[in-house]
Amino acid sequence: MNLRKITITDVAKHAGVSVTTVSLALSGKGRISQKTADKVNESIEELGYVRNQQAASLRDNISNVIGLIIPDLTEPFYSEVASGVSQYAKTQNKIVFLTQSGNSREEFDRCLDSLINYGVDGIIVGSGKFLNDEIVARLAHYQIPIVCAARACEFAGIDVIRPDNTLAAKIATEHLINNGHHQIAYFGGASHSLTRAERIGGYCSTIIQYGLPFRSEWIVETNNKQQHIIQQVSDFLHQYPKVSAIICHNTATALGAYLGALKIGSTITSVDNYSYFNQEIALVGFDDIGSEALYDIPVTFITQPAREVGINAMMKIIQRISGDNSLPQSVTLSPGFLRDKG
DNA sequence: TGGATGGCGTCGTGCCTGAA
DNA sequence: TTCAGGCACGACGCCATCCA
Repeated sequence: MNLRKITITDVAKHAGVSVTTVSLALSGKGRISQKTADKVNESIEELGYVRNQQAASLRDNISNVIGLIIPDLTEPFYSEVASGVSQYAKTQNKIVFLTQSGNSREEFDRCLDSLINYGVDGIIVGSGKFLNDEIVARLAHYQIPIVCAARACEFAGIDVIRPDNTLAAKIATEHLINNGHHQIAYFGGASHSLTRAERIGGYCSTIIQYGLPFRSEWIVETNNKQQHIIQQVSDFLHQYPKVSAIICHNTATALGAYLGALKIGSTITSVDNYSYFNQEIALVGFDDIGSEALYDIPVTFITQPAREVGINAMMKIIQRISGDNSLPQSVTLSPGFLRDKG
């Protein structure tokens, strides 16, 4: 059995025309009579010809493949970003080459090398952690544009699309204040996290703006281990019983805070139904899950525009590939809306 | 060993051919 | 003479092969 791939030459021979005529018929750009075009199409159908994308890439010097480096696909924020990237890529007939870098520089470099070697048209990175001038210069050498689609990014040498963490924290804090909360704590995240720093900035500025007392010990760093968060929250509420609301850095913290508050006998209430006299705690979290997994927990969530970050990053990279040489931009996307799950 | 060459598949451009 | 239809050729990047 002959398994040789059908090429444009085979189609041309079968149709009794030249390779160029087949090419013109395929693109619809040339001066081809309907009769000739029909003849070519019949041969294509009969032989089962499929355009060789690799050869077309070779000819056009465009692969139509966009590289995506995500730190961790199991993190809901990044899987949503990837989904947004993929969603917009589909509308532009682009393919996404997804790689996962973890938290290691070596792995990030390996992903970058793979994408460069593969000949992608552009690269979207889900974290600005490992970006530097050297990498940008290297990609510029290969004429591969790069866009950062991350929660936060300190590096300013490239286009950055990210959620407005400060505004999200401001909305969360204001929502609590407007519902009668005056003793608000912030829980979660690691001290080196830029996302956390931005959110804490929004939280602090809003507290000060409303003339409420600010206490640095009410900003608590946690890891993502449930038992650890539960213990921290229960200890904290023991120590500061007047705290009526907690802003939670992520969904894991919200869940831990919920269980921690229950542990010391507090009642968890939705923000709107808060009553100071019932030892109730209101919880507001930044939702990076976007699912209904925690629907039973009375936590108000601020939704993160992760998918929009992905879509906008893809739009930007396509602009860059098309030759947009304007200065790098930092685009912050507003958080979605307050979503009561209680 | 290293440089030159050809082949892979596709497609745009320039040019030739033939009909009206 | 004009114009539609079709053809030959070159270029793209990489790799294998050949030859000095």
